[in-house]
Amino acid sequence: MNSKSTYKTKQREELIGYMEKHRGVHVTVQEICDYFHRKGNSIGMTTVYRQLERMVDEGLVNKYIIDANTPACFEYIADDKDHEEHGHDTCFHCKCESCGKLIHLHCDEMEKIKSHLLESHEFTLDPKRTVFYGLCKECAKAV
Amino acid sequence: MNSKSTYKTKQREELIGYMEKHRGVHVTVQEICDYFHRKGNSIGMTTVYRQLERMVDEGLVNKYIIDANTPACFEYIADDKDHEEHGHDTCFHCKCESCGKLIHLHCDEMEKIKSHLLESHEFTLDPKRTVFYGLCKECAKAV
DNA sequence: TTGCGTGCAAAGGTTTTGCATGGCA
DNA sequence: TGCCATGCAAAACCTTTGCACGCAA
Repeated sequence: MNSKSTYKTKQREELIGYMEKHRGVHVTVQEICDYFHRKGNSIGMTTVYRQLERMVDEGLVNKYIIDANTPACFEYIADDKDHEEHGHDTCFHCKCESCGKLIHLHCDEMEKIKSHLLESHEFTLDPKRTVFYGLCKECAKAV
Repeated sequence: MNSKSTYKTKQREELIGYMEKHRGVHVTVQEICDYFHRKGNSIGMTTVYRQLERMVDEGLVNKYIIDANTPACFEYIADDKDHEEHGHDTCFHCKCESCGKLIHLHCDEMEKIKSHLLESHEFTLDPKRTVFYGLCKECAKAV
């Protein structure tokens, strides 16, 4: 999206490498830092936050905001075959109100919802920011 | 929903009164506390959080989570004429990420989404607690 | 009297900022 | 060299928890 001029630093390169390798997976800043710490070449959490924010602006990465005390998760989406085939709008999240579990789903239905909202309600849906609340399979049974 | 036995305390009564009076408006915990502080009868922030959480469980109030560093906002929904006329599963909200406007919608599509999530993903959607994020008509034009 | 509600203070969690240092171009 | 990136520490922010006290039933 925005074309901020950026340097190619070691951290940025490794971060992009990590995100590419974890395509389709939702990772948190903490998980990223832990990984590089175990590998021996640590990256500061601040840097990860700032680089990911930049990548979101650049359209390389999606950010999912869950909750106040739940870490946001990030997903690499650039040059994604699934995303290209179906568009970027097939991914969405369901959060269980009971057990707190977050469920990641890919489904073409989300595109239908988006189309419907646009055509019938003139609202441009941003699926990556939208979380469906309800009950997961297990908790629904328990009730 | 849940039938937690609760006491009728002064704080709870006043809080419910405040929420009823602000039907259709989205208020934050801070705003509520400030209001009562100005009025002279302060209510602790902790109490407001806990009572609102309870009201959400009871289905009296909706909670909207916006962002990590943005306070959640709450809305009174009990005995809502709109909700009664259309049933509880056709009502949903869209929030504009740009101007912050909240749009109330009634549409049978929400019931289809609910059915789809249940049948295809075994997730029991709670439409009352779900907010669609995106861009309203005006802000979409501006971009 | 019993047990839940209240509210202060403190902690818990994520995210951002200040600032000195380091590295890219 | 000039400027941006880095990363530590600390702050900022919302929210939750511990605990003693108070109040409803």
